[in-house]
Amino acid sequence: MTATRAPRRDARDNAAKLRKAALEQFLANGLDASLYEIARAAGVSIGTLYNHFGGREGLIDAVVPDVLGARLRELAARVDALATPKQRLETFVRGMIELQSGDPALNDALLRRFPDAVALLDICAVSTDLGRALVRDAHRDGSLSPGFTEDDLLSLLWLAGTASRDPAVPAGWRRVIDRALDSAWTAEPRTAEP
Amino acid sequence: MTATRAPRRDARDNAAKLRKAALEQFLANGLDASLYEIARAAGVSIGTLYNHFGGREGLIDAVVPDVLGARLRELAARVDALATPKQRLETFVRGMIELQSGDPALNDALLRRFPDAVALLDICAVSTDLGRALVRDAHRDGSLSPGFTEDDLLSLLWLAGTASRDPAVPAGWRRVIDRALDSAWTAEPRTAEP
DNA sequence: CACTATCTTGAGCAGGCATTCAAAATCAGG
DNA sequence: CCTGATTTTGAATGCCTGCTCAAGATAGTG
Repeated sequence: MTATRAPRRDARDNAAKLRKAALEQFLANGLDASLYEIARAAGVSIGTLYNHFGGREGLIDAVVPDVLGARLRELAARVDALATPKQRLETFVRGMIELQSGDPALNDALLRRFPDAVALLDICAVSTDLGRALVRDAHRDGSLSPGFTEDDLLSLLWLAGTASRDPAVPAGWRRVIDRALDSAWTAEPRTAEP
Repeated sequence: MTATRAPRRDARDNAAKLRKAALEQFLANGLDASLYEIARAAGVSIGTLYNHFGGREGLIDAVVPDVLGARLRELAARVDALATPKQRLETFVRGMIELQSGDPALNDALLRRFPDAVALLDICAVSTDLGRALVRDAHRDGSLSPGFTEDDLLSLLWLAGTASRDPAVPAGWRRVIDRALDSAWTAEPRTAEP
């Protein structure tokens, strides 16, 4: 075993300052925030940023998956607490849309811009898996029309994410998405609640 | 009256070459195509481009409104030939979506990126006016649900345009849009066809 | 305290794009 | 053909990014 020396304290501090600044900038301006700005906000030079994280993708991976993961787990918990597949799917969809439109960074993350941030992709996979499972449940239950597929869900979410990222899109896009989702439910679920 | 000298022939030729090259580049790559490339394709220097058109917006205005106007007039004619308000509105929507997704330049134009290309904005206004009128007709006819507003139509078109511009959006976005539109029709139009 | 591995620095390189303008080239009237 | 007005040229400027690396600064061990 190669006895590796402990890292210097100042280096650890700088990394921490960079993570903090990066998180703020990312949440405020999206994952394409200026690396210069992040370094400046951390009170550190741009070279140090590259030393520690190797570039934008490394910095993203070091900072965003935690936040996104937490939000997704929170949403999953809320979904899990609901009684019917329909309620669960609907809550999931609305929750995902709120995540995407509330925060440029999460939007970038969920829409897989920056595909080189691999840790982030893993987190995203969790959410798409959950969405697919909820669609299957709602199909089995009969509350969701068979014509609305798992891929349709992902398309719908992608559409919403793209719309919410672009300030030029009229706010009414939400009504259009709502209409698409509302029309996907069946009149008579197979097993009705008592 | 100030007797203005006739413009030089080579200048007119250069302007024509630039328009031709610009049209090709715009249609292929969108309205943010490189001005250098356009000048190069026209066999002319970048300075000449600025001399004639003053910059990107001038060039856009000199070239795109014709094409877009023609396509829109063609669509309007097709719409006009149809019998029912429902057929007309549906054809209009699908036609607009095809225009937007078939061509990056028309997409940029209809989504009003480059708001300084004023001649282009006028053409766009024509199409939104037509859309609004078709919605009103379909409301009067009773075939379109009153819950689907004129603004909803514009939101839907904007959503489709944004989606079709971004290669990352899954192709299934069309199904989502279809669903939103399909669910907007009423079961029983007030005046049925014989 | 001295010394070295570790870490930081920031100027510098590369690449992209828009825009300008003094000098050179060119057209066309006389 | 000459001449002057028109037009063209393209290097230069400015601004923005990402990324590198030789040189200097610093921590912490012995």
